[in-house]
Amino acid sequence: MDGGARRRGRPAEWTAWEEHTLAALRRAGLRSGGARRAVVAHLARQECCVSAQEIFDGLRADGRRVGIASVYRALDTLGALGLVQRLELGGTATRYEPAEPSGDHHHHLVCQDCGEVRPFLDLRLEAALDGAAERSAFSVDEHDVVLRGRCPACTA
Amino acid sequence: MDGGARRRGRPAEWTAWEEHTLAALRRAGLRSGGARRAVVAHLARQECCVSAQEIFDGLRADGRRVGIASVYRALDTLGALGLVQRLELGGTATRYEPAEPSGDHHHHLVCQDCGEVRPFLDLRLEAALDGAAERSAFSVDEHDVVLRGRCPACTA
DNA sequence: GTTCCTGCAAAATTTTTGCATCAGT
DNA sequence: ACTGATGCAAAAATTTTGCAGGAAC
Repeated sequence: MDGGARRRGRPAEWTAWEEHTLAALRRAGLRSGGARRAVVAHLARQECCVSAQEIFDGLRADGRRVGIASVYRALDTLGALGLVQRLELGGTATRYEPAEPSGDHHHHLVCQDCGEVRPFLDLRLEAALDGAAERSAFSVDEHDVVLRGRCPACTA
Repeated sequence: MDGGARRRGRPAEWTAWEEHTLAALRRAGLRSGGARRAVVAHLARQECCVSAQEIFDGLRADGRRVGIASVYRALDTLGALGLVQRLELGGTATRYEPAEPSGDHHHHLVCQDCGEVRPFLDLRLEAALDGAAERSAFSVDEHDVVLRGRCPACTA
């Protein structure tokens, strides 16, 4: 779904992510020809998270002949380099989204009725997460938060 | 992986959960013979979350002849009644743990090296989560938090 | 006795791996 | 050219479904 045309977001940052990502790949000595580049370009166009299958379908719809295995491999590589974030939102499949290097950090609201996923940002929550990380015995370098409930449309 | 049986916990509350759960099942008009009861008993013995496969293996190891389908069905039923919580911690499989009716609400630290999962509790974090839920457009009734990093052993 | 539950087996999904071929550097 | 990336197909892993027999009430 989505035709890509929902342009409420911040294309500038998204494009910045794409450039940053391609540069990081090159720096890591990885080639970014065909599939990998296509996955990066597709992720850069998304507003929020997508599943591997959605990326695959999207690329096919664009006429790009990729294998789903390449999509998974690209996501794996990007994840290992910290360029994409894996999300387990409770649906059937894992979802992925660009990891912003420059603090466009956000979390997710998931509607239990219609499955809609909406990103949100909350500074007080970030502060509390940092505090909890600090007080824990672990050395924490990532966190995920998922709030589940009903979206405005489904509440009505 | 994990080899399981860390026994630091609070058996009293866990047993309370088992009784509460069996009572709730009966109240819902559900029979709790063989498999379902065995799954409840096994969950009650765990300190933290386990996967369906781990429950299955554990029951088999105890000589109980269950089918894995019954494990999934039991977990599904218990989840629908709010008696267990589903967790997506980023591993390969979904994990499940008893949902405490009386506020033993906690979140999880996951070690990215050894895979250890440790529960933690943080009241300031809970308050921040409630605040974020309040300010969101959704009507939120659940939340999950996962902090990822390195456990003390793996940091050394 | 009726109804729901269970175990087994098979199907459906999601993700990974093997391999010959192709493309980027 | 060399090396790694890709597409396809098959395999592996996880979860769901169908069904006949069995157990709970």
